[in-house]
Amino acid sequence: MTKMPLDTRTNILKVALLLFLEKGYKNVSYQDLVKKSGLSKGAIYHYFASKEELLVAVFDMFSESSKQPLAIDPENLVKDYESFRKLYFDIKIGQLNEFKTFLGAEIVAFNWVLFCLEAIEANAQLRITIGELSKQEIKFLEKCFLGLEKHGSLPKGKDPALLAECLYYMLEGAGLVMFLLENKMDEDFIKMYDKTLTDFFKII
Amino acid sequence: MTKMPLDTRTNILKVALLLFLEKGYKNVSYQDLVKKSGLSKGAIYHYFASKEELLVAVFDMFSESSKQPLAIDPENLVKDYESFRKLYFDIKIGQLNEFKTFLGAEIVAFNWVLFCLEAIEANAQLRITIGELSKQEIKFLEKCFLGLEKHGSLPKGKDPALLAECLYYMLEGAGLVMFLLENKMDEDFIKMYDKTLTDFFKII
Amino acid sequence: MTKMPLDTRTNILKVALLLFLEKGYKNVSYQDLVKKSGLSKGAIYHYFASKEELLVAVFDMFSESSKQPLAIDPENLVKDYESFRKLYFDIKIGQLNEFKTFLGAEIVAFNWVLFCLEAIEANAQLRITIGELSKQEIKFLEKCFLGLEKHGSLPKGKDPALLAECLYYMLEGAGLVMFLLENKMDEDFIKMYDKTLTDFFKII
Amino acid sequence: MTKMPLDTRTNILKVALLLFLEKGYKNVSYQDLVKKSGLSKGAIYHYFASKEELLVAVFDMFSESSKQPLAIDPENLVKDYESFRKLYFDIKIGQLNEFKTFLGAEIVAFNWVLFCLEAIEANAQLRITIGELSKQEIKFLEKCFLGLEKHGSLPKGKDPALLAECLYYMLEGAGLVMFLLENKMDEDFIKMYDKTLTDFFKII
DNA sequence: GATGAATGAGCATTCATTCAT
DNA sequence: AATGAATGAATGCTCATTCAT
Repeated sequence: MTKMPLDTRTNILKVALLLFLEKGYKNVSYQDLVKKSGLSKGAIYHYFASKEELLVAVFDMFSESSKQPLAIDPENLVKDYESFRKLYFDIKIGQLNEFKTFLGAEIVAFNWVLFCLEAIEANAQLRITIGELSKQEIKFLEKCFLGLEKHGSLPKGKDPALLAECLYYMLEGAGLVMFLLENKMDEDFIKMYDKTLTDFFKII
Repeated sequence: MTKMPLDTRTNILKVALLLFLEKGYKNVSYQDLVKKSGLSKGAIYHYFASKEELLVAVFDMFSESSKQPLAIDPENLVKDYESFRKLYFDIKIGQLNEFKTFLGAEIVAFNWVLFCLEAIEANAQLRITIGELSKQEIKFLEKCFLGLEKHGSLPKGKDPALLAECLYYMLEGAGLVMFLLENKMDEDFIKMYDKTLTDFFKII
Repeated sequence: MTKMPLDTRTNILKVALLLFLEKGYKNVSYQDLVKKSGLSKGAIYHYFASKEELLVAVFDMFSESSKQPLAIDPENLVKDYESFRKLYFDIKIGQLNEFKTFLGAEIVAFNWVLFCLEAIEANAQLRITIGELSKQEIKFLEKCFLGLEKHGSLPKGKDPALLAECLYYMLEGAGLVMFLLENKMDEDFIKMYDKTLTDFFKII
Repeated sequence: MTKMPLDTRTNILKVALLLFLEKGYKNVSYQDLVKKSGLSKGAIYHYFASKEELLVAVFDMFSESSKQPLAIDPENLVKDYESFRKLYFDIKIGQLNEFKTFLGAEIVAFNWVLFCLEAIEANAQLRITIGELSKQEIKFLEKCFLGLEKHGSLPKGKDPALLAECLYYMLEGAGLVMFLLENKMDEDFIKMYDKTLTDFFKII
């Protein structure tokens, strides 16, 4: 509470993102935002004309912050399964830490799927943003598989694009199921990603 | 059972399931239930002491109805990839049609994930039910892979249990992404399942 | 407060009418309605889905209650200016008393014009209701002038219909100006109506 | 006065008057004023300590600007009904045009009665200002009737003062009813004034 | 079994106003 | 003179739940 407010708008966005990920969009009330941000209702409305507008701004911010870590070129870094796994692990850990540092707070829960579902319900345009995040992730995985191929670590006849897509779905599915069954979060997700990747290499 | 309106309790359950799948648990109000069921608020409360209790009952009913179609033994039916694919396709189509017949109504949307997320938020116990549905589905897929193995259609060294788990995650992930990006439903899902299965065979 | 609630719906309508006439439509909040009716917000919403719907119902009730007193036939009762004046006076007094009895409460203010202006702003259809009240009043006045004509109390060449319209406007105008300048009410209005009528007879 | 943007205070007053006449006093928010004036909230508060103070200033300005056109002496100009009618028509048209020029904008609606009712509700003192406008208008009409009398165009025994008052009420009443039933504005009002005047001559 | 009247907490949003800069 | 960040009370409305009948 002794922190400098720095930038009120950003402060609101961070608080909103944390709460949205914790409880979903609809379950977050202005009362929650007020309590957690230390601001008044009116102040929040001063920056965002409605809850929906706040949602879109939060989504844009999240989307923007997700782009950077994947900007590196994995094609030369990935030589075999192990280097693939390590790179992916490092990037996910890096993303998570950067995210935590940025938000300046512990993430209580990472209910990303609920957040997305409610978000597109509130504003259908957000499908596009979500789609871009999706494509970007798949593209990254494809480059990894291309790296494997270049270094002769990929069995003949496997299509890197298809592998990337399948792996992406598997990761998403594993994450969803884990969330549904155990409410794990943060590092658990990273571990799960790691395990899923390992499993994937076993089956292909 | 031959009474008209059949059975009030069941009627409420069906209406609730339809609405929950369409809009999610939280978005369904008693007003919605009243309008769609033709009953009064009091009547619904007569059978279910709270919205949460109704949710649990709906979940139980859904879970029960999902068990039957998977009771058959696929180990002998699945001989190769093609027969695997066909069996899975037929079963999913069968499930869908049975479901529609049971509910006696068109399914407007099948927002299963949102429903599940909100359900476990309202009642953590439901994780168990969801987990059982999950396990059952994976078990079924494993038997299919065992069938493949028995008929020599599985490459040496692949673990049927792992394959089943991976395929299950992939199917779940593909379904989730499709829902997020395109809001497809019903038959679209079946088609997606089919395509995912085909892709899976290509990568293993 | 020891009164029987009798009919909750009617109770709400009466309270709403009283408040609307006192403060105008927009200035009446649900908090006001709750306080004055002794009911809860939810109860009011149980009968009227929105403030606008309540407004329309209030208007309909008022319109209906205004029709009766003018149903008598003035053509034979009005013989000269004096009988005209007396009849009009009696009818207005009667309307007022009936109104007070019906509402079962003192009328704090009779801000009819503000109420009407805000009403048509909220629901343009109400113009029609207001128009009917207007026409009815003019029709009544016309019959009075026809009575005068029949009894030879009207100067040759004067059109009863035109006289009725002019007198109606004069009465409305005088009422409006009185309200704007003095905030008089109830009996003051009656007296003003009487004076305006007398003046009218002087100028024609 | 030659500065651009002329005079901030006057600019605020004009914008406020336009909005008050369009939507009524209560329906105009500071947001509206900010948007239409191009100024900030703080700037408006710099000149007017509250919304009520702004209202009073607007009223004073309006009252002042309404005095000029009636300053001419109609006693010699009005000789018969036709010259009366023409003079009144010309003056009203002149007032309207002057008003438009002064405000430098199209008048979207002229909800004068709503504005007055809300104004006296907010500040009872304004009754006096409104009363003066009223008296002034009646005085002007009386002078017209005196002109008629001087030129022998008035039937014997008619009191010019009473005629003026009655005509004023009729004009106000006709205007109010027209606004309630049809939401006419601007030129429509002028036409209505003309017709009402003509009718008045028919009945006296 | 079943109705629907009634409750009151909670929701997103609007608004006039204050004040540091 | 002018900005716009911040406040907090108030508004219309929704909702799950209770209960007398």
